[in-house]
Amino acid sequence: MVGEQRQATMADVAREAGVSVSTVSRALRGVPTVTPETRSRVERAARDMSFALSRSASSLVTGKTRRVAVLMPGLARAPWFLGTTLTGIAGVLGEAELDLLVYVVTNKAERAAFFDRLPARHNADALMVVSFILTQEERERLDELGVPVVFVSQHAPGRAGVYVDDAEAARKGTQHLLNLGHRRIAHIQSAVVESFAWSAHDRLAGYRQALEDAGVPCDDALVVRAEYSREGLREGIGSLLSLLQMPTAVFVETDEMAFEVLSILRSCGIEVPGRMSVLGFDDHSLAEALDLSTIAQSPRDTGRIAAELVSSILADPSGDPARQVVLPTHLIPRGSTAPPPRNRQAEAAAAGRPGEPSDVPADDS
Amino acid sequence: MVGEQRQATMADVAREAGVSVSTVSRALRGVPTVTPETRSRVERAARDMSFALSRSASSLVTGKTRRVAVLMPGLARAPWFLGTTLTGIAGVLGEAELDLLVYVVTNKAERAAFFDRLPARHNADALMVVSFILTQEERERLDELGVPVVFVSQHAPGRAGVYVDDAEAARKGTQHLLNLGHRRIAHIQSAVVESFAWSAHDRLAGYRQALEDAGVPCDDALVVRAEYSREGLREGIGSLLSLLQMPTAVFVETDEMAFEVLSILRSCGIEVPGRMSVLGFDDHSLAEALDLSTIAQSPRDTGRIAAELVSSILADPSGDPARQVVLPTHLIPRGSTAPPPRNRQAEAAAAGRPGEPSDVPADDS
DNA sequence: CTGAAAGCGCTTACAG
DNA sequence: CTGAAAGCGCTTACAG
Repeated sequence: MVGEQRQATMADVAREAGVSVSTVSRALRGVPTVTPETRSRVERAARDMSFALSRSASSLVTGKTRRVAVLMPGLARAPWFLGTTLTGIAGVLGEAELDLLVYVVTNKAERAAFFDRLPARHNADALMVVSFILTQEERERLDELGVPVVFVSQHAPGRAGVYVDDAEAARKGTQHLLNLGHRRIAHIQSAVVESFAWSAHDRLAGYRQALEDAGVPCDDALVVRAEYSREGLREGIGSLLSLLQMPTAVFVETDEMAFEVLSILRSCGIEVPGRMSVLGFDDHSLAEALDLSTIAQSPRDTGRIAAELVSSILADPSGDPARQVVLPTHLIPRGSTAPPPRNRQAEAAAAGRPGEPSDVPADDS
Repeated sequence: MVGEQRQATMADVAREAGVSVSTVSRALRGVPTVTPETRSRVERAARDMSFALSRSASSLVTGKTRRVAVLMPGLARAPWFLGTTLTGIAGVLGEAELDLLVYVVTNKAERAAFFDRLPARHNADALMVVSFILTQEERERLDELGVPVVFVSQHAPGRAGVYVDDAEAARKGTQHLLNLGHRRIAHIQSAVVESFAWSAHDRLAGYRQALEDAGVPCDDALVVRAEYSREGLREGIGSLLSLLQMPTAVFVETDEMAFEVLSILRSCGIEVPGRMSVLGFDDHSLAEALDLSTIAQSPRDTGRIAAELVSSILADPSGDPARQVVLPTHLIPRGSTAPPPRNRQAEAAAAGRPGEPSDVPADDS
């Protein structure tokens, strides 16, 4: 049986120290008007009785909870990314002695419930929204919270946020592939499930931009949406491998997906980078081990800086309510990208085929 | 500017619905004595004013917070495992409408601070401790919390917990390697940093047990502690590759470490499983892609079941305070384990060398 | 510098 | 079935 003895209250400490509860409260919070002797007497009594402040009670009067809520999609979908972000957040909040309340939402029903009940209300001094594309209504609903909201790993116009420029990062990555000499460059992104979305949209835009800038026609058949699973990716790759003109490189939305792509390509005898270059996004902790070229971002820094933003907003609510921080990304070239095989390149040049081979109707006769 | 209008209180709702606050409280909590008409009038008023209950206020009187605290090491060290566990926990708590408070502790100082201040006190109705080996004092300190503590992914004698039998799992894995014909089997575990530890101890014990049962002498030179980093593992592997009698198989404490091991071995031309079999532990989401043989456990289930245990203890505190659930593990044979190369095996048999070659003193002359 | 008193927003006996 | 009142453990003006 656990010792369920009553927790000491301020009244107990006050009695022990021979002062009033007001004085205990002031002494423990470090209010400067308290005499050093009184303070130390109170502190000793508090320690002796292993007194712990009831946050419920102080919250009730101050209106502050000293808690920050974090809303995030199921970690299962991108454990490394979200887990690392969360670690960054937790470190900073811990230092600021702010508690961390986590709301994980994995499907449409949970999502609706969250925005309907708004459980964070009265329960947190700020909300951090990680990797969530919100609808207009959802965003407005969050305003009713009456607490600052900071967007993490996403850009919400006019709202405080910390994120990377996904479009620019994807553009740089695609440019790397172009610079290597690739012209048929595919893009694999995760199919959006249950109205969740990561940075798929911006990364696709950056990819398109790079091709356009280089005067390379965008072939829609080269853009594949795959389910976030091994089988989903196998299907996606299948569609690329059955094109009339196969790509020589593929830019994958995330490293975790790219790892699967590497594995699938190799399992069917397509050498990487010999026959196909693969470029990821994230610089996942395993990217080096798998020799995956990628575009690096630091979710840990993203989380850390977002949490610092939160704690600065809390400390000084008069500041700009829509501060935005854009974090850098950079290309990390490794062994999974290389120039395209010469023969294919020559062959493509010789054939001089215009794009869109998938538009050619099949002849049944 | 965010609309900072005052949040509606029960008094506001009471006025609007033309009843007393007591009635509002009862209606909203579903106390059966309330008339259906009264209830619906109150509910409508609450909805119209988008009333949200202040948990601080109700906690203060009920003594319950409707929050569960989770203590875990930095996710950075094992993001997949801890992230997946957390997802399992979050799902169940969310359904039970319990909030999830996360305390991440990444170093000795934070650890000391956590146990010194015990911030979860007065702040949560239960504590879940994930993958943490506690000292005697720390465990006793947790008893002062006065709330149920459930240990997740670890076995604490006499305490409630959900975990796998690591020793038995490791024994099975090692037996698999023995069954393939391996006799020189190495084990790589993570060096314990800052007094954190996972299941390193039990897995090592299981490995030793299997060898002993098979009558294969345990060679301490085959047990390597490596830092949890690529460079640390490279060093650890280096020590194995420079032994007089190289191992033909290696059992690695976790899949994430095993991925690095695969990569390092291949980078130095040692084929897996041709010259070296590699066995992991976890069945990480990428293990299939990397064709890694491993011992599967389900951190998601562990988290889920632990959270169910917590919510059942909260619902009925009269139950056994030390309920334990042992979850199953199973070997998943994949392409990274195979019988040892025949020549080596024969060579070793012919030489008939006793173990401990590392004990032979170097001759300086 | 310290204390007495009011009050934060709820829940819960206690009456009626 | 509903209301008035007390009280949960703090903080904060207000006196002194």
